[in-house]
Amino acid sequence: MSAITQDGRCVALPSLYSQETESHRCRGAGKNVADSDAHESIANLILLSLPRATLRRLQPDLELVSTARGEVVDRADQPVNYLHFVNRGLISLVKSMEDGRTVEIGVVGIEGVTQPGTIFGISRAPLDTVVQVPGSAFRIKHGIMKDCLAKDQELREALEKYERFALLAFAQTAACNRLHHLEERCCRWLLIAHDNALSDTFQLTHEFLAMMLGVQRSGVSIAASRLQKAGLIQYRRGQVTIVNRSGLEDATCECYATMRTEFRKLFGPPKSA
Amino acid sequence: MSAITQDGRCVALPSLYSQETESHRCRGAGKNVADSDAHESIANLILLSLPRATLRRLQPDLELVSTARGEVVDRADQPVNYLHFVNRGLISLVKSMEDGRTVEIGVVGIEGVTQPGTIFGISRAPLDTVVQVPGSAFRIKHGIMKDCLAKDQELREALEKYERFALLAFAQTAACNRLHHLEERCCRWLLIAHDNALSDTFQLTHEFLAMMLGVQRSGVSIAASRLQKAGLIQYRRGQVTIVNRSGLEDATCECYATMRTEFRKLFGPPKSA
DNA sequence: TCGGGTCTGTATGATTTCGAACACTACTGC
DNA sequence: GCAGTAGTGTTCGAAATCATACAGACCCGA
Repeated sequence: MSAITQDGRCVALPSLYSQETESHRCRGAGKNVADSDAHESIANLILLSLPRATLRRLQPDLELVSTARGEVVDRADQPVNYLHFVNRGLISLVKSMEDGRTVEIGVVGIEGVTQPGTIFGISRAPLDTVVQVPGSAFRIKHGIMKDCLAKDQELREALEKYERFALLAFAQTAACNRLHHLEERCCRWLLIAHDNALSDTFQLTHEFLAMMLGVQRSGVSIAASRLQKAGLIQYRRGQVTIVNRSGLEDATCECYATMRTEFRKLFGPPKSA
Repeated sequence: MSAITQDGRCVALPSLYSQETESHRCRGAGKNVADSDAHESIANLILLSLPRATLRRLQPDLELVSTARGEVVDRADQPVNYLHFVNRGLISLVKSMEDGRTVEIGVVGIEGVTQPGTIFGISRAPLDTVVQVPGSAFRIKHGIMKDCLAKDQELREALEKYERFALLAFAQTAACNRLHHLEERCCRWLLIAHDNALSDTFQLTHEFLAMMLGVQRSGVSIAASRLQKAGLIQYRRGQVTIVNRSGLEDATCECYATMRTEFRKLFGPPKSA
């Protein structure tokens, strides 16, 4: 599976979404695929999976926007104006408690779209939806998307399949957050972020990561510095670089691999290599 | 909101699903509403919420079954044969990890139905689905349900609304399991079980509860014995009795109240008292 | 260049939960 | 009545994480 750029280039996709068994390709640190792309090519896997005709119908209504770290895309219980097909970066679904502590329930990466459920049922966001790793997304008005869906069986099926994956990932994350150690969970999160950042370096602070994992910031700092000492990552002031991806995969819990397996089961082996 | 029995009696519903602000009605310990009911009346809130015509159409295909503790209703990744409208008792959606440890992701009580998502999308169970508190359920063949849904907008909307609630509850549970203390979580679980058992006494072992909360059995024993000493519950060999419901509500975390609020927002205040 | 804010490193004791073990008790089936 | 199993009470040291604090490092804008 790979992303096809507008000019026909073929970009290898990162591990969670790729079919290679051992994919430890590290992209040049700091290189940011789309930094200078005015017309960013489509990397979102839902959009890429659609038949050409379907995609063409959607395209006039898709608007490329860049997403900034911390940006609140949707707020829990508020109406959803746009759906975001993530093209690069990571968007988190976050539950906030009364005392202000937070936990990430799930993420939307380049495999997905925000608020798929609002298309079928109630059109209010169930959770806070926040940009974790900045990047870009194709957004589409909620109402337009709803109309498109009514007319297009393929699109509907793609969303249903994605919802299925999202639910499985939520469950895995919930269990992981309960049962696994902080350091393992840090690794899991970094791997997923890496998969979606389309770059080995991306913005991320300990503070943010702590909020996602539902732990104290100081705990993340300790875990992160251990990972750094082990040569797996490098970071400085809100910027992480994945140095040794396969090392991270060894250091994480089963959950990352399980999600990858589920992803493949659902989205299947590609037609060919 | 209340359940209407076949002979017209009106049964007050327990707290999560009721509209009363402070509902500490404790039903006689040990009395089990339906123990001797051959034709158990409908208590499931989805079924009760349907228009009479819709319900009548469904009824020939609804089969009342009793659910035994530990019974596996559906297994993760296996095809779903029946949907279960829970009528009494509690069914858990459980994630099992490789080492055998488990965490409950969500529950289906009398407000819900198992596997609603399989009606819209992929028809395999996402999670292990296990009876936690024995009771009864109206089951319907998956295929028949799918057909009914295609023809019936009201039914579809009822399921979509329930799915929304389920997702919110999953998120709350996930966050709670990460952030709140074992004893508080025990209370939350007992309250929800109480709401669905339709009796103050129900079957439950420490072992089961530990698996649901993703903790050690000994931890549950300690918490449970504290709750017993505080006069909130009583138990003996796999059987719990809720003694002081309002005490439990005081001892639990915010999560129970939040779920109740969400439930009311979605299913609204009743037409009248 | 000088604040001021943000981010990280680290320390501390307190608390919670783990992990494992063992004894005891109540129920079940024979 | 007895053996076997299931369920509970309890212990204990170990480990993880909390909660809080503070200092230093880096970055930005005035």
